[in-house]
Amino acid sequence: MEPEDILGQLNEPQREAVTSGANPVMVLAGAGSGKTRVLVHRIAWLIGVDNISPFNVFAVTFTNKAANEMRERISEMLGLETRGMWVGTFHGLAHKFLRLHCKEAGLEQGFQVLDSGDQHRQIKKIIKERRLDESYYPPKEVQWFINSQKDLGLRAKQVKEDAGKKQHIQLYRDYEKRCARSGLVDFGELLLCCYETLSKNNDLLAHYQQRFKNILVDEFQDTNEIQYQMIKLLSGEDGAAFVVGDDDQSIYRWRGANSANMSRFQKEFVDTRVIKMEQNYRSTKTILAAANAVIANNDERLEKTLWTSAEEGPQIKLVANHDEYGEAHNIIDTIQAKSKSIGLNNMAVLYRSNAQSRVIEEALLRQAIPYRVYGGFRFFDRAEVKDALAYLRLAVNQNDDLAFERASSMPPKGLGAKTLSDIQSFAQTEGVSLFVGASQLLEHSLISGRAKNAVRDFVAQLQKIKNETENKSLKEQFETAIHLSGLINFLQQKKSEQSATKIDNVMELINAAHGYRPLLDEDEITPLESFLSHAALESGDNQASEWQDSVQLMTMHSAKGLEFPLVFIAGMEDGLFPHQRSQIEVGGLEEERRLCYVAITRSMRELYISYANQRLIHGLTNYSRPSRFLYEIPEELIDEVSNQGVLSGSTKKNHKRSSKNKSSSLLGQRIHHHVFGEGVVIAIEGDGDNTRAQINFETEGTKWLVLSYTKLNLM
DNA sequence: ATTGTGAAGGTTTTT
DNA sequence: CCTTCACAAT
Repeated sequence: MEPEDILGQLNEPQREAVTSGANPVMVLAGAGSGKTRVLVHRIAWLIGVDNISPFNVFAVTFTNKAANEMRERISEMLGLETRGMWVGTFHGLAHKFLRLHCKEAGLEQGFQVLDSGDQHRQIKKIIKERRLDESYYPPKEVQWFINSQKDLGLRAKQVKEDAGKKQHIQLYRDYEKRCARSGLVDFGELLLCCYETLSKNNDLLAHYQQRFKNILVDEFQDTNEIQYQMIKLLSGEDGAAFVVGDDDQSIYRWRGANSANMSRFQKEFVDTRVIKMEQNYRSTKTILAAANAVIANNDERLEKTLWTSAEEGPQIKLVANHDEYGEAHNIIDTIQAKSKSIGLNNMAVLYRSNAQSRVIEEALLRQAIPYRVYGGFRFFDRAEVKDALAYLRLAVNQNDDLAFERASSMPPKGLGAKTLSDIQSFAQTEGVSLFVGASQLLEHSLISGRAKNAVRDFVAQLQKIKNETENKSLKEQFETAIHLSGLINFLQQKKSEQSATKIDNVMELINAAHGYRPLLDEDEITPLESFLSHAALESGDNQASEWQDSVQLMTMHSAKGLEFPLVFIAGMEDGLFPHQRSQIEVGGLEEERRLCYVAITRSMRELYISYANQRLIHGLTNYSRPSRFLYEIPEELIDEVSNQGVLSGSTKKNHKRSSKNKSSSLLGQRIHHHVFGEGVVIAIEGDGDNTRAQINFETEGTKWLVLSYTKLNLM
């Protein structure tokens, strides 16, 4: 490949980044400045011009969608020259590593990846076993605790003992033990275990440091502690990593992401070359001006000014609606009006939370407009799909306790809660898995009567599934296991409408298996193992029509890295966006503002923003004001129209605009405060009956208690 | 042992 | 609003 083929369409800073030598490089790149492009072109440069083997390239990013796109674009440029290259998400690559080195990592061959639902169930059970009160130790909170410790790279024994944390740490310890015994690995564990294995094993580390001389990281602002450490470890002494990021687009703080990693990189990697890419090639002047104005309200940003030479473009349309149905109709009307000229594929509807998609989907369905939802309800999270997968997981690894438990009760086979708990306590005292425990119980005739028959049949059934799925194609394995599980028979007998859908879903699973192709260089593990891991790591695209012209629906989070000529941002209301919860988290509002920045900058040309005066949330009517972020957009960029809704007034000259609306101001909500001794209490009026929250913190001798209370309901 | 009922509780974003 | 859970009835 000729240098000009690669550099042809690039601007100066982009070229500089693509061709830079082996020094550590940090590209500070604004939205739409060609971040991913630079990354892909750099890989092409390394391989095509510098003659580096794909074998030496390690390219990592954050979400599956971004990773897929990167992979696609690389092979578009390089064709088949990508063999041996590691491209994927942090979790995906860590998983790959652990499959290759499960022995060194102390994991069993057929270890399974735990998704967050599984993890939640597991933790819940452990809390029960400890006889702790779930209302005092909510599983969600414990789960959050464990995950954030893992994100920080801390094992239970490494967590600093803190008076309030004792029980949590104990639960973490229990959970670790349980996962180890059952061969289960959660998301955080993938990273942590990978990191530990590398740092404990010098030969292995040396090998990979030698191999991955070229490490590239996209969306670097979203790395968390353990990910940062992993990059640092892998890049070794010379630390020649190439990272790309934009601190203004850091939106995963709640998951441990720390955008300070960007400034940290400059310090800790010797002689880091910083390249700024500030020209935006994506959006019109209007869009960019709006985005810049919003993000300007955040403090502590890295120095960077985004500009464009593009045309002014149309104003941003702001639509006031009465309720969410009106909003959906309005969006669909616009979609229909524009579908001919723009094309459905080029339009995206973005929203803050997945639940918002329902109303919009219904409206699209009614008008028979094809659409595609990303994320949200996960195919692999459905109960019947998990049931079916449990049998396949057991075919791979009979010690998978979670799967054992699931399979034992579905379909019902006379093995109920009582018998299961007998097996569990036996297995626990013996320190073995449920499957082994059940087999031993049988062997030593420790159970009798009906239970004995049920357990014997079940163990035999699992053995049979294991035997009969050996050496078969993936599709046959699925057919066999599902057939032998008796799930379909059971569902057929029920003959309800729901069970018909469930059967469809299970059948769809077989189709998915049939169409499944493991990634090129994944031949080190069996296709079945690969499929099962992907089921946990990816949301599962159940919507077949990937190439059909269709409107794209997704959360603002999933939209990061994508661009569309026409973008709708729906549900622009205080409480929804910025989300209520963000208002009581320190720094929460700033993160929401970055998310808003991300959302606006997805648009290349046309942007429709809408809000509703009222909206049904969890069955209750919620009244809300237009999002405060709207008032941060210069009014001349906005054209506000009403669709039977009350206008925000953000374009009216006389309206008092809160343009200096900083994160501390809570629009219209009553705030009370009281100072006493060394403390301050601040009470904020909530606007729903479930707004109850409080935070404590200390600043230089002053204790703060901020709490929200419920407005009296006089209706 | 399984199934059905009603009450209670939890609601952001993703790997 | 939807899911999960506890308990009663089969």
